[in-house]
Amino acid sequence: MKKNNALYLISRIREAANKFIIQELETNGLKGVVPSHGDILMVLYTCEKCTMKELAQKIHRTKATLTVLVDKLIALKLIEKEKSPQDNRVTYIRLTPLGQSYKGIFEKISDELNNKLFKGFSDDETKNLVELLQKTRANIE
Amino acid sequence: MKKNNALYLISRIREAANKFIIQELETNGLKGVVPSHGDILMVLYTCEKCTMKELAQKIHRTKATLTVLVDKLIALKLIEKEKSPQDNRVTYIRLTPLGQSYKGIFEKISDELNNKLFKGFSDDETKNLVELLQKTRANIE
DNA sequence: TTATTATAGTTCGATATCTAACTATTGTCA
DNA sequence: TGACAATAGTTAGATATCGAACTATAATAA
Repeated sequence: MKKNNALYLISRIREAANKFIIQELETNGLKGVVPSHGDILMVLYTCEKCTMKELAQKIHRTKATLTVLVDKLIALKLIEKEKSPQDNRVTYIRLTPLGQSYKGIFEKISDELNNKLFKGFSDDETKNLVELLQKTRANIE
Repeated sequence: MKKNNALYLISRIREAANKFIIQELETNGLKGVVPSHGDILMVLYTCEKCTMKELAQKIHRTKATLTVLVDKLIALKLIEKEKSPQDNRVTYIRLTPLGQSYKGIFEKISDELNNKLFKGFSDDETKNLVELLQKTRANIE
């Protein structure tokens, strides 16, 4: 019973987490950067070079949305575009040196957020939560 | 370890759930209605009459956002506004008969969603999940 | 080789969402 | 009572987001 509470809690947690991220980014000099921008940069911190299509899939946004997000990150000089020489339809996205320089900050914010979210959780509890969420996700996706 | 996975899963679940709700609403003749609109109506199914301020708090949106959402539901003839006679600043929102008539559909969609999300969950698992999510929420909000 | 189909990315129009500024009304206190 | 503060709601401007339509390029098939 009270299953419906779980989804409500999920929504509240996600919104609070997003708020935390936005706040921390601003504190670290990245005003106007939202979690989706962070997602893009986090992908590029492990990927080096990525097409628009791949990026869109990895951050779970449409290509149309990604175009807007990428434009903003370019305006902030954090990433740049590069045409593929092999296939003129393809655009690669990569970090600028400035974008690279923020790697530590993004990792720090990510760590802080997770420490905050799961403060006081035993290893078992964390494991349990992840398993239950995986099961839930498999049911709905 | 892998704590960061939990928040990722939370985001995925929430988005899939929203997609499910939008899809089901459309199937039931409510095209263009999004979860936030559903939240408003669900509040009104238990509340009868509600000020803009109360509604905004209950659905966790700002008053500015609520104004837009309410305008749309009025355009769909699902709710209506009424000035408070006691306090001219206050606006009450209430369901129209048409809005009332959708009560069963919203409850059905909510039930279906929860059944789908937690299909195969034992009572213990559900309880466990809710408790862990409550603990997470308390940490971040 | 040419016509058709598929793919990558952008643009357009719509909408939910926010913050900040605003209007209008009510409450308070000196 | 009259000025100032508080409160309810809207408006304005910005942005993330989406689906649909579009452009340009590549691949395939006849």
